Amino acid sequence: MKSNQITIKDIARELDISPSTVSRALKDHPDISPKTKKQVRELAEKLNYQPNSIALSLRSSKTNTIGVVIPQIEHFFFSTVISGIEDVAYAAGYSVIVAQSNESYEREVMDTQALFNNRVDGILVSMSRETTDYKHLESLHTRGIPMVFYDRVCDSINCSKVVVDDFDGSYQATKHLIEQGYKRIAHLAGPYSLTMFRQRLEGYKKALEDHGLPIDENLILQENASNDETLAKELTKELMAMKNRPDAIFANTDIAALGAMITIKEYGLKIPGDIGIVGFSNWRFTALTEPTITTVSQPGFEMGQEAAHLLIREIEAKKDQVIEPETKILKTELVVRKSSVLK
Amino acid sequence: MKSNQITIKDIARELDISPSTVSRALKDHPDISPKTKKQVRELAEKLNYQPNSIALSLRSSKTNTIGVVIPQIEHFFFSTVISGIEDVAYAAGYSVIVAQSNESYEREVMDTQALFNNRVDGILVSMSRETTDYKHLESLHTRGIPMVFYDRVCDSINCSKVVVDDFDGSYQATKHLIEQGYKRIAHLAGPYSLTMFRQRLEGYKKALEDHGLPIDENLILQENASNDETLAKELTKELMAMKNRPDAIFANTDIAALGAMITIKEYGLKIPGDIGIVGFSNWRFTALTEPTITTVSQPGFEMGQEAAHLLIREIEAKKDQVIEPETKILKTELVVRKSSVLK
DNA sequence: ATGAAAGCGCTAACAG
DNA sequence: CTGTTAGCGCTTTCAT
Repeated sequence: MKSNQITIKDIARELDISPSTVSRALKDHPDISPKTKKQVRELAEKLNYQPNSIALSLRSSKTNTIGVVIPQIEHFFFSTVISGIEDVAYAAGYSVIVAQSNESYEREVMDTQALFNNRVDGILVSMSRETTDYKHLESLHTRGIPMVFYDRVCDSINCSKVVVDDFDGSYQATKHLIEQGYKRIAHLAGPYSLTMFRQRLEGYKKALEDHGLPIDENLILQENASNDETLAKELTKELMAMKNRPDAIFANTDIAALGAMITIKEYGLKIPGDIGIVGFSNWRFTALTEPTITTVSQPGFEMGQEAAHLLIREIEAKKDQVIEPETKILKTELVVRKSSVLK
Repeated sequence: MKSNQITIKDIARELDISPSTVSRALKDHPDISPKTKKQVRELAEKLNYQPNSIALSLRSSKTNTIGVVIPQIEHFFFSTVISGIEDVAYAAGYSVIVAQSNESYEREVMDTQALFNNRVDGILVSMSRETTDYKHLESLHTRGIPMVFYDRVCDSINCSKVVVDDFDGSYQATKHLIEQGYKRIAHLAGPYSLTMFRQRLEGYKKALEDHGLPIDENLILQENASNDETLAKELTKELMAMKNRPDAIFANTDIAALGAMITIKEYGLKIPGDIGIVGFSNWRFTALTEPTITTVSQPGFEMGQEAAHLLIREIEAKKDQVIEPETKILKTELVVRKSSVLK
């Protein structure tokens, strides 16, 4: 098929020297005479010789490819992460293979396996919302595949991780609501199987505590494994139907924030004012014209860069060298629009 | 490094047969005795043998990988396309390598070259906004690399393409504005080097014509190669500053629509009503609470699926078989929110 | 029904 | 300084 590709042999034949000499000349090996080097380089240039990366991979058992398992590409945050990964990987000479789990555990297992079979040099993982069993990841890690988690990390595996400071972000967001005068703040939680969601709950609780507000477990609703607008709307309705209804909502995802916002407007309530909303997310909410929602913005691009960097560092470490797992914690940014500061 | 991976040789040694027999047994070759097959399969299973895909690639000069050149992953539309590509590719046993041009011509050239060097079996391309020279793509196509364009296609290369019916979408959107009573509709155009933007302009003009409205070239502003909010805002200001200012805006991108919307609100004008806006885009505008903008929604996921399908069909065609290039035209959907229908 | 050998493209030890 | 040889893991004639 692509048999028309120039190989080292072609150059050797043309110049009537051996393939090894060509190979050496091309890598500027000191043994080769300047004259030969020049000839080889010029011919290679002329024929537009491109080394066959597959042959290289087979020999070196290195593919210069990193695999990325991502829950949902369409999510603005995650696409931003990919962008960051690409940025660093590309600069370091690596290709990026993307596998999307679509928040499905089963799919995640298949993806990691497929990436491994594709002989990626290392793997970047953010777990699906469904994942509670870590065998598929543990087995890869045990086999020595360089692995770095980002955002949705697995606590029980001892490798490098890049996370957002969820506790702090959640604390700041809650504090912001309190400072705006809200007193009964509901929390639309995510699945507790993911550390980040537990930490956000903790940050929320701590902020209430520090400001002398009670923690009302009735105001803490979980949206479980799913992440859909409909559910968020239902939960919001539940909250609005309470006798002593909340005056603010802390949403753990953009979808949840959106669902809450829509529902509350249907009740004819004003945001902010009647109800305050903080959304832990970072899609384009921040750019909206009606910036009723304060957003905890997550540094996706930096997260991708950092994760790729840690992974490549590990991949390229000498065999005998021990790399200490490292956990990077990135700060969030609270994006407050002027119009949302009032009550 | 990964020398602990089981190979065919290991199985052969263990069973005291030759590697070729193992290979054949694994592929259920009719020559091999049932007994041997059983032994081999069981041992392979037990040792968790996984064929080395690189060795396979080297032999077959097929990588089962497709390369995707995409302008901007973060853009909702494009991330949706990737999702569609992944969906089909994965099901057909292909991996997906993503390269992001970031709307840069230079980067696009490097990306296509890098993908080619990575020996992808085929390539899916959507051109950057900057691209006006097609040599890098033509050369790949000439060399016989299966190639399919999606969304931002290159007219001068004769291969399969998947596009949105931009003319029709634009026509419908403009018609919609006209039917709402708007009469002076501005057009924020994209770079005419990309066919889609030219077609959208045509659709817009045709709709005006069909409804007996004049085409005012002063109302057609181009935002050139860039796609930033600031520029869109400036152009909108220009429009608003006109003595005989437009009463509606047709924006070619989400960013442009957003910029226009913000600017117009700054002027204290109501949308819709004072000014109507139609955005040719499909990010989450459609989900907003204040759905002032009518959106021409593009079928990203289907586009990805379709493109991947066409490409894989071509990749897997027999060497002698001639595949006729095919162009798929997907329909857009006009998403009209109730509140935007009034004037 | 099975094995031996060659080769995909490249590199690196080992000879000169 | 350069060539010969072997081998990465796999498949596939060609023998037997």
